Amino acid sequence: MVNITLKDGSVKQYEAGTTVMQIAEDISKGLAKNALVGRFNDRVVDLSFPVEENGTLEILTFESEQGRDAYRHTSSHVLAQAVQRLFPGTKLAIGPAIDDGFYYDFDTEVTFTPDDLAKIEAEMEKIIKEDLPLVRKEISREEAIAFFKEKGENYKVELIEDLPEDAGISVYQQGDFIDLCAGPHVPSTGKIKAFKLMSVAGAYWRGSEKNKMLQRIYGTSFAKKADLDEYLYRLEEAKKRDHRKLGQELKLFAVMDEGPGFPFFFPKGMVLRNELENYWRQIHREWRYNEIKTPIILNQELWKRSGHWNHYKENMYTTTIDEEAYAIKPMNCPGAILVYSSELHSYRDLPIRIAELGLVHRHELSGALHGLMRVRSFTQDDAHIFCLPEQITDEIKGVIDLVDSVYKMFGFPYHVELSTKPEKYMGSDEAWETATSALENALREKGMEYKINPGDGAFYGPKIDFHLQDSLGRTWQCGTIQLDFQMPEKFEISYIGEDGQKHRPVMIHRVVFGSIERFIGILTEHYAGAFPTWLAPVQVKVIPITERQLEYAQKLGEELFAEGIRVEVDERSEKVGYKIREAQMEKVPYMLVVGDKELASGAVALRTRKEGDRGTMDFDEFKKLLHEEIRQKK
RNA sequence: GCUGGUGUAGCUCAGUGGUAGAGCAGCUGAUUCGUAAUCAGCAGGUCGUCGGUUCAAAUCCGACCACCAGCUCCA
Repeated sequence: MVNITLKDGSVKQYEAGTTVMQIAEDISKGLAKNALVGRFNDRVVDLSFPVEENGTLEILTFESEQGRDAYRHTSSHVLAQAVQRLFPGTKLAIGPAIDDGFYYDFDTEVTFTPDDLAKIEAEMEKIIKEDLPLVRKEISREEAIAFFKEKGENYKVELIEDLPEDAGISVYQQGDFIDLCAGPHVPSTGKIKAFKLMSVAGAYWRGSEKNKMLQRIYGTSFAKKADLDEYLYRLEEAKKRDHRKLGQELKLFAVMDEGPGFPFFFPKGMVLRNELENYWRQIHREWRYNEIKTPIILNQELWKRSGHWNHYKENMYTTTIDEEAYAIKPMNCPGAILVYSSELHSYRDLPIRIAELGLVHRHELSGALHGLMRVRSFTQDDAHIFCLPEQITDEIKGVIDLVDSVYKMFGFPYHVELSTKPEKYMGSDEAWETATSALENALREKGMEYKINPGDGAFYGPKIDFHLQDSLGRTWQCGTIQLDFQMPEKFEISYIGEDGQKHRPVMIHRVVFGSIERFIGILTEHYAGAFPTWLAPVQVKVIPITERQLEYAQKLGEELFAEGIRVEVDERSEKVGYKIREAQMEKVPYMLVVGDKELASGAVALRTRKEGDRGTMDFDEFKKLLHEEIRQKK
């Protein structure tokens, strides 16, 4: 007999060899029905797993992450089986569960069309109806290699060959379909209740563009049809928040054919930019930064010296001036360094924090462009901190606080990554190690949670990245803090120490918004275009009911305008409903409806974007509320 | 850059080889109205670009450009 501790803390006795499924049935019928996999002593296992020793057991359903993963992983096997039935000879690569579903990568001469997806879905339905049990088998390495070689599954063979020597190898079989897989899986294909194939796309084998491009089919699956429908509905809703769509509808910004990746900002989009920049200048003043502006075009020699020419040339635009080679800046750091070295510095002056809203240009691959999120010219809200080695941690912690306070104000959820040494890098391994652990220490001292992003650092140093989410949950790097020992060396910058000798300062590159463009993209999706009043391109719309109140409406408008409010008066001879509908669709936070009553009493009828009709209010009182809300950036 | 898809009026979209369409927006006129669309009329398109097939191309073929999804890459 073995003692099994259940999730609620109770301990039950079972005969050794009792399966997880049997225990689930013993606990409750309902649980057994919803059970997908189990967690036995922190290991996620199949329901057919026999319990041979004492331990804790949790039955996992679709409600848990591991349950969902197993469910979707099984879904991907069903997909693979369907594809191989319909397109014999298709080779299988990998097919994992992902955040919102699953995918499988295939290698075949056939190009999958959207029609094929429908056929594959139909075949998957059949496989689900057949309710084939998934059977796990552990086999030896040699057996596995021989088996998959025999089937011509060379990707699987490659995967097995790359597994560590001591790794156990398992396969899962459902009907005549056998796939290399660590598992776990749900007990049978009939467990899949609701699924949908979403799209087909290319994906390089093992993520390297040097390898063959495979065809990846994306899908998702849910425990209930209603949940799938809800997921699809939410996707549709999220698409309405797409900043590219809202940017056009609200006349904020656009990217045009004439300049792929070079965004245009319209008057209303410029209001957002300018307000953000005002805010940015205010907080940078508070955090003791000085602002500079450096040129967009600088001599190529500078870029050779900085190492950009060596490491970043493919991304740089170049030009010739008076037969001399110049480059358009892809980063602001060399310019900032020139400013730093334009005078002598004492150790007493450090840290020196110089900020720059710097317009940079980078040649990004055409396929990578994406609205404002990924462009070829953008304004970094950059700053370079020159400091003593012993000031590094405090400076980094300061930047973390600054970034955190800004993201919190907007209510952005974010996550942090520590990006380490890339393949192409500058400087010594020791310097990289020192820099990386300095960043790590700062994060630890701040008690920040972070994940390591290996090999994703800048060529001159490791970095802390702050990632924000767009409406579809895709994450974009915005803030970043990069520690750099290389540029100071390259440019031989210095400060005069207590000893009267020259010493090398450390340089920290950092951005808070990241790029103004990307940040506006995120902001637009986050607020679904309904910007808080301090950012709203139009803050107040005055709506006279008839021409009789036009003069009064204009007077109110003038008064608000004089106080710095962004106000529009809707003078058209339309019905109130029409004007309100339009103001509402433009997402104007406040509407002042004025008719004969308001004209007589000198008041306004207030309507808010969020709450609708709020009744009459004294005009001065409204102005007070409005100014206060703008001041507080609520 | 790669794989697949898409490209028709300012916007959203219909139109599969035979004279380019709708709704919204725009303009003109009427309407003066109390919280999400008043009515009527008018105007608007080298069908992404270039080339080919055909008596005839938005429609078929090719190249290129741009966009969308994903991969790769990055703020």
